[in-house]
Amino acid sequence: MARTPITEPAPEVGLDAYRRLREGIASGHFHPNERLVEASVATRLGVGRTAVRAALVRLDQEGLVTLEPNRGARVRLISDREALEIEEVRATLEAMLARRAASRATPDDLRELRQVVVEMRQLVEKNDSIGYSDLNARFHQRIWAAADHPTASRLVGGLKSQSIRLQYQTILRPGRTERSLREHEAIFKALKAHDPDASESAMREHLAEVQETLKWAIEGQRRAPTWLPG
Amino acid sequence: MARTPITEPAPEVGLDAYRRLREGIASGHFHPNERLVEASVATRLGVGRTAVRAALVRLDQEGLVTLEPNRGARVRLISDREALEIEEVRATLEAMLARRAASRATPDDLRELRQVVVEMRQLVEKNDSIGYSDLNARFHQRIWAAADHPTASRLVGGLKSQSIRLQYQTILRPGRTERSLREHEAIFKALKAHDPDASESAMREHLAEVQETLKWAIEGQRRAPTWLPG
DNA sequence: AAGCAACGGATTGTCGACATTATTGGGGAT
DNA sequence: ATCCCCAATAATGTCGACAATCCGTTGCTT
Repeated sequence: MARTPITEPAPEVGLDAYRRLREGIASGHFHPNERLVEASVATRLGVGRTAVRAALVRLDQEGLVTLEPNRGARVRLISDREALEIEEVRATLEAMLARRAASRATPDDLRELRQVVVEMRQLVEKNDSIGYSDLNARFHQRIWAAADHPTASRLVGGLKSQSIRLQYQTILRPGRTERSLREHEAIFKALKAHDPDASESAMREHLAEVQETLKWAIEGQRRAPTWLPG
Repeated sequence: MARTPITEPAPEVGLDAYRRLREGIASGHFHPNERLVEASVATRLGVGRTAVRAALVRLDQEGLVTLEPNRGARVRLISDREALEIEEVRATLEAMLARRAASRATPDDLRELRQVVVEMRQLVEKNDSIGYSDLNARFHQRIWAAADHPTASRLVGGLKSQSIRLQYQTILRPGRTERSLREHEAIFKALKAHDPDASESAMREHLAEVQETLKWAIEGQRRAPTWLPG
């Protein structure tokens, strides 16, 4: 049976504006709570206001911006509580995906995952947290692909894009990357053994750690808040 | 702490058209694969084409409609496989919500749930499957509310709207309602005892049964297909 | 000085017109 | 009879203009 390709969240019409605006938000180019004036965004992106409107509606439905009648769009600010909720849901779904992936992972999947782990180890030795973060995303995405479950993958992908802003702060915890590496190794080992129970619980433990780190980061920023430009 | 209200999927701008079109699709007024011509829908709903476009973009992002460039919108046909995937994700998330609800359910929540179960029992005796289905929705929604987890509730709600078309066929299985009633009673009992493990596993078992019934229904319609106009 | 009302700029919401693109149907050539 | 090309039609995509709304400001009143 051919593996179903991971479907994008079906952006077909306002495609260009949608993608670029989304990227701009995810990359932090637009700050949380920043107003997104249709005309400005349109000229900046070099498209018409119509396309921007369509993109904003999409992003609103997706949860990356809030759209209020007659009051325009703002980059949505994810509250601390919501960030934790997102991480919790992500953990639940990814645990399910890991279980499925255990029985379905192809040799190609395992090869790729091993490769990612190897590279991770190198980056940890070099203290390259940014690169590690990229590999982390690749690792998880490969598991989604192996699980062959487009519906769950789509949902998890959407959640990830919402919480991406906080992602960077969680790496800064001392000793986090080393620990994270060990967790990824454990997940890989369980997948390689095609052991559903072990894979699910390894993933669950990993994401529980991520949740803990996120709580730590939130506490930290509460003590030393970086003020938002108004 | 005040319980967070269950947020709608944030329809603020194309609100009226979006809701009515959504309702029309969910209620089966528009059939799967049916083309949704903007002008026709606009006149039928008594709104402008602009509002319809916004609504279609929303529904596309939500998964109820597919939108292809220059080729318009169609009511999205959920494949059998996808229906099962949706049910699987729903089971995962609702199990998580049930666990949370176990420790957070207020006396009000429990009173309402008991009331629903009582009414369910009466309807089963009267063989009122339609009414039972409504109560079923009420039961689950009350658990989502008790879990106080807006993020997960929103996702589950979105999934439900996608698979609503198949909902009706699953009730028709002989003896299903009686069994379903017992499962709901088990869930209620576990919640009342504030037992997270028992609540989660009761919910998990219940939804595993629903999945089985769905498979049965799919097999059934494969043997006696109702042909789609179009 | 404080409160209030009207005003003006800025931005969103909506409509109509037109360009662009798919689709359908017919006619002619092989 | 079949295939291919081209016109006709229908529907979507985009733009511009105008109306409706919001928000900050100014000036008046008490």
